[in-house]
Amino acid sequence: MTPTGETPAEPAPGSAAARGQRPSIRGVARLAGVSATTVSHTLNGRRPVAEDTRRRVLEAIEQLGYRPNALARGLRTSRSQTIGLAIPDITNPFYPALARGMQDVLGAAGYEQIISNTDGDRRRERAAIERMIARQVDGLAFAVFHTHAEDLAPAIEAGIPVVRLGGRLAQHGVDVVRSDDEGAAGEAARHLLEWGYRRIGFVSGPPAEGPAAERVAGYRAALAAAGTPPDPRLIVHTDFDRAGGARGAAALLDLPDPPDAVLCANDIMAIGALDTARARGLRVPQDLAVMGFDDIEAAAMVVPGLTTMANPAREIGRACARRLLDRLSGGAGPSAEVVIPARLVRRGSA
Amino acid sequence: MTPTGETPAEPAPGSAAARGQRPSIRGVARLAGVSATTVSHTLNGRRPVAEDTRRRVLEAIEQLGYRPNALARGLRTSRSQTIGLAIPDITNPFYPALARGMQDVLGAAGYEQIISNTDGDRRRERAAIERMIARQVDGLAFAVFHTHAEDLAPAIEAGIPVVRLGGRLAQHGVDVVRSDDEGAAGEAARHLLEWGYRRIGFVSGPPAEGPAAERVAGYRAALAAAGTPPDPRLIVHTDFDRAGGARGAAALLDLPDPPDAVLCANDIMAIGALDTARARGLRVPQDLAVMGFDDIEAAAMVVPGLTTMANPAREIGRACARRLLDRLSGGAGPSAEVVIPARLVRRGSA
DNA sequence: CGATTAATTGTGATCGTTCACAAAGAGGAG
DNA sequence: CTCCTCTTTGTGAACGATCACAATTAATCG
Repeated sequence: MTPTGETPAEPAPGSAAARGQRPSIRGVARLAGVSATTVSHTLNGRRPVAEDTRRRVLEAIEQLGYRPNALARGLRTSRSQTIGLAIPDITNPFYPALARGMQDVLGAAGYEQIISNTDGDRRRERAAIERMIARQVDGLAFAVFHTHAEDLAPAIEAGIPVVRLGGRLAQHGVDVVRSDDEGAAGEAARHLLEWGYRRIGFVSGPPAEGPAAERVAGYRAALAAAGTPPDPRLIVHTDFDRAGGARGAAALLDLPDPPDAVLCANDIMAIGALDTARARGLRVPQDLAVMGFDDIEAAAMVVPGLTTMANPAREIGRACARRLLDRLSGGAGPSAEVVIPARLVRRGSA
Repeated sequence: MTPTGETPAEPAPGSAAARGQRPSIRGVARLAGVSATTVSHTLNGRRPVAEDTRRRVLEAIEQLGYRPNALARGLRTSRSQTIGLAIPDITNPFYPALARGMQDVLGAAGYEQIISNTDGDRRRERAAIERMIARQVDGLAFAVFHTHAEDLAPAIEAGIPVVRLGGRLAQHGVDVVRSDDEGAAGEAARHLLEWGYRRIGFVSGPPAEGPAAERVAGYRAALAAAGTPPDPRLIVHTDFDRAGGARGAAALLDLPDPPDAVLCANDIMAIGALDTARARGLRVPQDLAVMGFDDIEAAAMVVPGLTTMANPAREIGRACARRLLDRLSGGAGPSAEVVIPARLVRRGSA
């Protein structure tokens, strides 16, 4: 294309680019013999440009290796094309899936994503929000358990659309996207009942924390709907980890009339429950069915494979991004709650 | 602090902030009765400010809820305080750990991180680099297998420090940070020899792909160093997944003189090898030892727990970030290669 | 042929910072 | 009292884009 036959991306020797200076829109304008305005409009098509001019401009851009400066553009338009995501820890596999879901949608719309890890520390959460506001993010997704509503106030006052991930809709001006934990627990319980299990226990974490409470509620509701009389001894509270799951399952099995199936508040705990079953020589799923929540990677790896309710993290991310984009384009109505259903993943343990 | 006793974060009614306009540095200057320059310098301390003035300025900032506009600052200084990270897929658990390691270091230095998923697609890799340049990232970390060196050229020409993750040092002006796959494989092999295993097989992926080749080399070297005669039949090539691991292990066990230990190129494959052992009624680790690489979450969950060489993703991220910061502050010398050692994680399978 | 319209492009201010200069005032020395 | 130094602050021009206006030209019409 260029006279010398070099690759188009290569800047002409002696050009601004070759000297390490990035070419600006004015440089392009000069080379193409037009004004900066025209270059701008050729690029973002806000007003018609004559075919002939457009060609000259594009050639100049190519020749100089020009790339519009997103910072300058953002300053002028007060749109950074950036979305902030504040999460406890990207290392927790739920969040990468969430982030990816958001990017699936945001990337197509030309947005980039800034991720901040807060480790669930309130001070760091507030600092993250401050930093994001300073960076003029166009939208903010906030995923935390321990957040206080007023911490989001600065963002709202700054006119930034905010979506909260998880929890109930509680705050004016903040949308919520969450998984249907209650429904998922119900589906899990129904699945066990369908397969003939009659006495179903639930191993939960510390009372009233996070989505676990919803899951307990869904479990209760499903049993009630099936006409099974509720038995409070079938719900035990332990820690949200593998050892906790093992202890919880053991406690249930020690009952005078032990359950033939246990639902655990998450997969890690369910794997703990499998440990207990193995230790006691119980065959899974014949003697005891075990189900978890989330469908972590390990759920497919253990033997037998863990039947579980997949946490639709990626879907949540997509919905969250869509919601933000809607708000940004103005048409989204009052704050709303979007609930994403979970999906049953059948493996060997039930 | 404020006369009316309201919380300091609350903007005064009628102020710019209350009207939805974010206050600018000039607004602060006006309220404090100084020039914008003085406000700027109180904030970033590039020149001394009288104690009295500083107080007035800080009060004005508090009162207006002023936050410096990072876009404007970046435009003026041509520093965005942003680092780009291009990876195949954040959903692969290696990368979140890497990203987190980078943030551990970058966050403290006031940098934010932009993550781009390329899915290993070359077009998307190039597009990601373009976008990052347009955003004026101050540094770029690039983690891909199939990347061609010339794809990084635009970033280098733009004067952006680039660190490549994995691979060998091959390109002028690009640092490399990688895990010591060869050394890790050697350590794994030595560990098995120490525990009395004598005939060690290796289940690798397709020949000459990624870090697996290094791992094979390290395994070979360790055996040679121990005086064990090399046996090409002990190295099999299959796919990088669970089924591949299972097939590879089966192939080795079908040898006339089967190995008493197998090393797999990653944990997923090792879990496949465990499948094979279970299917054949072999006890692990008595009849057959199994080791993997990476220490994925599932490695701790399977039974028996998988002994493995932890892939120091977070450490790699930290080193990568440190390297970038060094380059940004000017003092980093010629391109270099940083090698991070792996760590042996002992569990039940060896 | 002058006037009106449509198509195309340009001018200059502006977004919110920072930075190179320079100025103003206070205090001390000669 | 003048000159110099030191401390403290201000002025005005950038950075690179966009946008409200306005200007220029060619084409069309009565």
